[in-house]
Amino acid sequence: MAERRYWLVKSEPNTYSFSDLQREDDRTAEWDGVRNYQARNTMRDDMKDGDGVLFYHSNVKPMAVVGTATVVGEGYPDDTAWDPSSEHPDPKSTPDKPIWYMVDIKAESEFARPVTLEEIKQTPGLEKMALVNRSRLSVQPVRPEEWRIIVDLGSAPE
DNA sequence: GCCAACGTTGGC
DNA sequence: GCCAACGTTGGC
Repeated sequence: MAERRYWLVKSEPNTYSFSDLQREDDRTAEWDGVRNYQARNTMRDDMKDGDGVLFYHSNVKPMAVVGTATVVGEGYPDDTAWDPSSEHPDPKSTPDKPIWYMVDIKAESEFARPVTLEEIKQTPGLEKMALVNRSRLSVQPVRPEEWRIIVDLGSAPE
């Protein structure tokens, strides 16, 4: 059994929120529609069954990590790419030669309180996070110690 | 709503 | 293969 790794995914809650994920059948959804190569590589190659995922709400107040999720299975082709009616169609991607990949994620637990971007920026040990430095990457790695700090903050009543 | 940062596209 | 133009993300 490989060592458990950790990730962070971003979503605009107006489009898809952590509550939406919690309401899914089996609290699980396909993380589709990602059209960035680095994020694609992460989902295709690196995310493994059972890995931990921080769920971040972008573009809203408060911008914050709001809960945790778990990777279910491994990366597989994003079939919304060749669906012309999907949100992010890409005619260059086909079932024979898929370009884009996705994973399934399952809602784990909602934080007792959101861990805001502002707080993350101020917390020692989190200054190297991609969330702070590479703000546009929508699927990104999280170091084990960063995971621990954020989950602790989210669990604490304050 | 603005706009800086940054990833992608396409002409050369 | 460079790089200017373009489009998108996402914090403010």
